[in-house]
Order: sequence, then C-alpha cells, then structure tokens
Amino acid sequence: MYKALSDETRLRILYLLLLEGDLCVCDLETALGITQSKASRHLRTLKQASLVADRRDATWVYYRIAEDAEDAARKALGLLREALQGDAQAQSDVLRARELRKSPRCVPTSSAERAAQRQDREDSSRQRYR
Amino acid sequence: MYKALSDETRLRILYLLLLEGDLCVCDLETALGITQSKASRHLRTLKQASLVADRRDATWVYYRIAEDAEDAARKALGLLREALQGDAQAQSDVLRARELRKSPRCVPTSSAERAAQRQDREDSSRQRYR
DNA sequence: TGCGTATATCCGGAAACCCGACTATATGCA
DNA sequence: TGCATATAGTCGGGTTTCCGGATATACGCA
Repeated sequence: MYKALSDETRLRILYLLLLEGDLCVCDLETALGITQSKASRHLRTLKQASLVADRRDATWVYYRIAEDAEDAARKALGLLREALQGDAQAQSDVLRARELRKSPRCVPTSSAERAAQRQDREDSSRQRYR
Repeated sequence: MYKALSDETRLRILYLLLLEGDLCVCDLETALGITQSKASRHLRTLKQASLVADRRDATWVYYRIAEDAEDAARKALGLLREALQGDAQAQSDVLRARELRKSPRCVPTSSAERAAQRQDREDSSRQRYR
C-alpha cells in the first residue's frame, strides 16, 4: 500500500477522488494535466492496491475510492485527505475538476440527455480536448 | 514520507522502534538479521524523512522514533503500529529484540558496568556477532 | 460493418532504488 | 599511539519505477 501511495501523481488522483467522488479517466487527465497513458497506468496501480474501484459506463470508465478497502487503507486515505488540505497543488486540482463538472460530458444517463450533451460537446470541444 | 515508508526493511525498523524505544544500530542488525551497511543506509533514509532521530552514546548510535515528527507522520506511525500487530515477521523481530535486551551490551552507564558487560560480551560473542 | 472516441497496454529508455562488499571515520581503551 | 569495535559513506551492478509515444482493445453510433 505504501508503494502505491509513494508517487505524487497517484496522491493527486486519490485526493480528487476523495473530494469529488467518481471521475472518468479523461476528466482526471484534464484536471491534472497529464497524458492519457500516464493516468491509465497510475489508476491501474491504485486499483491493484485496492485503493480505487472502477465501473464502466458506455465508453467511459469511472474510478472511485474503493468502498471495500482494507481498514488500514481507509485510515491512510483519511490521513491523506487531511494532509493535502493545505497543499496548493491538490487544491488547484480540485478547482479544475469542479470546473469540468460545470460542463459535464462524462455523465450520460438517458439517450435523450446523451444527445443533448453530444451537442454541448461539439460546441466546446475544440479548446477542451486536444 | 510515503517513499520512506515503502520499503519492508524500513517498516520493520520503525515497528521495532515504536515498540522497543531506542535501539542502537547493531541491535537492529541482529534483531532483523540484516547487514550493517543496510541498517545504516535505511536509518539514514528514515532520518532524512524526519521519522527517526538519533543520539550518540560512546561508540554507539541509538535511534528512536522522532518525537518532533510532523502531525501526519505521527498518525501514519500510529497506523503502522496497528497494522503490523498481526504481522508474523514484525512480531518475531520484536521477540528477537527483547531477547537482546536480556543480555544488554549497548547500554553502558558507569565504567564498572561497562567492564562487566565487556566480560559478558566476550562470553557470548562468537554466536551473536558474525 | 466501419469510424471515432475512450481506455488499456506495450515498448524502449532514463532515472531512482536497493544491495553486498569495501573503505572511511569516530570512539574507547591499553 | 595503535588497535578494536561501531557506524557512515562509497562503488558498481542488478532491479524496479516512471515516462512519452505507439499500438491494441472496447464501445457507441451511423
């Protein structure tokens, strides 16, 4: 577990998931400003350590803090949450993630909504996604 | 801090120091069954992370859990203590360390006692020290 | 089926880490 | 001073970790 926690990017991911619930990989990419393969690789590491769990929804995969994490892991995450409250990097990550929420695109529910979101995406896609 | 915690040997050292107070390097070596340079190197890492502190007494250097550790570190060590209670390796380390205490040799106080201990050491040195 | 997007994995290469063996330094004592 | 012991640091090599870029896979949709 400590090995999984000993990487700055992974700590940033965990902090985001702790505060913002579940997020899809692409939102983590943009919120943290990291490449796709980097995000995916670190998420795999966290998953193998049973710190996060994932769920597929259409083309997106959402990650969240594992609700069935071991007791030790739960407590360690609680500590992490406290410790990163004063961290500038972590805080700006959260702000960027919340900004993404305002124009959601990874939260498809009904077909109709999806169509609407597709429209939204087209409108604002250029600047947000490569 | 997590980097400092992400090595098994270092966790074993910390657990010993948590339960047994301060110990000199040579006792850590024998209790854990590791080489001298390995012990010294890991202790340096822990010291740089402000997890342990040291104190010199004659030729020996005693290490202890840093009393001025950061809040986060304190809590993490508390967790470690709980988590390793059920660990067989950690428990046998403790037993071996306590065994060493029975025939102390790193606790010089008066000159007279030191002489007595020197005698003890000679008696049992062969099997205990290389 | 074929295309586009999201995600996962693979492939070198660079950097960091860990180790045993060895050497250097510090201390106590004769 | 010279020797013995305790500890710290160095060196070279093997292993692991991390990364960006490229490729592979999964899914939705036309």
